[in-house]
Amino acid sequence: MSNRLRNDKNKDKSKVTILQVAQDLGLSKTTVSRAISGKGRVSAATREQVQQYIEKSGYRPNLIAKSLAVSKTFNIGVSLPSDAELNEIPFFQTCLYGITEAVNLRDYDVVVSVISGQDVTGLKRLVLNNKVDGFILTRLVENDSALLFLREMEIPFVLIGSSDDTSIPQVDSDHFSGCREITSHVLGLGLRRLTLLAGNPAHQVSKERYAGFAAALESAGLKPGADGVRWGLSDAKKLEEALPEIMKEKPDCLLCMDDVIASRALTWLHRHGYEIPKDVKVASFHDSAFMESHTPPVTALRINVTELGASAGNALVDALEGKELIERRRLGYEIQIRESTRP
Amino acid sequence: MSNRLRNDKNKDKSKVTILQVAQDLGLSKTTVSRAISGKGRVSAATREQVQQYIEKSGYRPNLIAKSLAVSKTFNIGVSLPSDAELNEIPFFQTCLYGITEAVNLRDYDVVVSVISGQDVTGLKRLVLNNKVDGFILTRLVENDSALLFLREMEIPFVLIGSSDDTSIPQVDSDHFSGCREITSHVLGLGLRRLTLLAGNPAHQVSKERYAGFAAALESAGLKPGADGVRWGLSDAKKLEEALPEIMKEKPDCLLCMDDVIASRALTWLHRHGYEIPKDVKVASFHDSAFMESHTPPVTALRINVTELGASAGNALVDALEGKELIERRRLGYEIQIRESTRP
DNA sequence: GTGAAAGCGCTAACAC
DNA sequence: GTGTTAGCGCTTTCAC
Repeated sequence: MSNRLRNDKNKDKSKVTILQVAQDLGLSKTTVSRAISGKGRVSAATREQVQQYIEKSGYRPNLIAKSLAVSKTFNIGVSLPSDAELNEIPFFQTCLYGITEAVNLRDYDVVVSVISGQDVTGLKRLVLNNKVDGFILTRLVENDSALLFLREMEIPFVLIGSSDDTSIPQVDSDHFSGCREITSHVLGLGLRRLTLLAGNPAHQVSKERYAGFAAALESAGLKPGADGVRWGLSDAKKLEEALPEIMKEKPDCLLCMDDVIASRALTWLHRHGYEIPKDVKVASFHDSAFMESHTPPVTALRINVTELGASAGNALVDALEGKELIERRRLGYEIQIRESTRP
Repeated sequence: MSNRLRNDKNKDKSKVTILQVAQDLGLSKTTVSRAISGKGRVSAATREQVQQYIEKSGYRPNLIAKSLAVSKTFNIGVSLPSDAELNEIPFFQTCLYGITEAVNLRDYDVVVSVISGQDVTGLKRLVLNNKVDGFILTRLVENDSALLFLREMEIPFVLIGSSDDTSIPQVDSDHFSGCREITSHVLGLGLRRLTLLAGNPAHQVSKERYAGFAAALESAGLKPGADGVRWGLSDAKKLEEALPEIMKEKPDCLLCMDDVIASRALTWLHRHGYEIPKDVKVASFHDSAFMESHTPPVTALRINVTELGASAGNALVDALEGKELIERRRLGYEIQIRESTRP
């Protein structure tokens, strides 16, 4: 019971422990613990008594001690890509915000881990040091080392984004439906000669977006002509080269697979004297602040990234609390119709 | 020594503890602990022996146990503003990245805390639950609750950004010098009729930027005329209203206090038929991807935000390791001269 | 319904 | 230079 040389500088904020509470109340640590956690049988009176004491003493259980006792940290890890380009888009930041808000509500905290390319040492340190109970991956690359490692260590995780591998718990927005709908919208405007400026066909999200685009054409009785889709245009140079040929064909509408492609295409069109929407309509499969503030504002698909993060966070915490891990969850979207597709 | 019902599902990954190591080596926990931490006297031979064992056994000390024993978490908290507008700028994300990279190198991890306005319950939970050893604030508001709380709890922290209160440990880029230099640059181009589109005069950063602007004018023998500076233009409407009057005066160059103002001003100018840099030059006191990708690209002040974060992270860890807390640190910048100020 | 006591895995004061 | 031992503050088994 003697405590060493700890009490020599007991401030007002002197550590009050569960033992302290127990003694003051004439109870045992066990009972107090049960009264707090709600596990085990405690008489209503006792429980009430403990609650009261806690209220006014401002006692807070030491989470580290609890962690040690139950082997849980109440922290979840979130990966953050370090790529320069991704650094500039607010997607991850917004995600992080959504995740944090959601898990905080359930008494978990978020610790971040930067992943540079396939270098996942940060993530490994986090799990090897027992700093987190689970993980949220914010994107997946081919043969993802982070994924492999988490699986091997049997750490629960969920992916924000899509994967063909449905054994990966994932949450993403419904790209397929969204892109189908926005494509249908421009078709509904009477536009027929559509060109899709597409990105990397290897990306899962590209596949889904393309599928939505194709589905819309099909249900309108059209087919994406061989030249209706131009892949590999995430590269600025490729885009620059492709645009002259594309415009030579006099398309009615340019559909851009993401906002980066859209923003570059718009710059090019502007420089080359094309007026939007007069000369050509433009729409993007991914909205961002840039799409809205552009002149003219661009029709685009808006997804609620905060919600995406929150959903992933809740799914993970569910899993950590013993519920079955989700398999796949698709979130909604909204079409922002703006001036760039005005008839 | 008997362990309860833990070993019943001992996988290959069975928990190896320091006791395990000690026994296997015929040493005591203490000695092993010392050999690992390097504290206290251990013979070179013993140290070597322990190192070897650790290498091949893959033993990793349990950080939670250490945390409990030494009352340190090896985590630092980072605040993240939740404002929608700030959500769209990559500043915080890049900061976070810089902080994380830096502190990871020193075996600390980063826990994020969302701050909505003056609601700092997230931050409070973090420190009350002993989840972090220190904090990094990524901005300061008037009478900042987070700051007040951290001070009261005597939690070490550092601010990314500036404050007049030099008792606040802070790291920021040198706005004064940067703005003075970029202003001098445009003056050197022979431009004389400058107008500064300024933001909120209450913000510390605005004051510093203005001071740099004014200093440049002064050393060129000029004075910012009463109408040379227009405050309060962070508000989109205010800007919209002010611009016509401003342009009536036929300024040579518009200096924008940040990239949001710059981007809005550019949109307006474009809409109203002004050509840049022919009709008017434009420069921004804050660079961003938008400034570079704009047509034409905009001259701006570039600061290394990653470095800002890293510097703050290191300063905080220094403090946590017992070094004196820094007082104030100013980082460099770079002027990006682009087409918008081409003579 | 309540309590005693044994952990969780590590550090550090103290003795040898 | 090394070992003994008593914590760190909580949970949980087992007995009453």
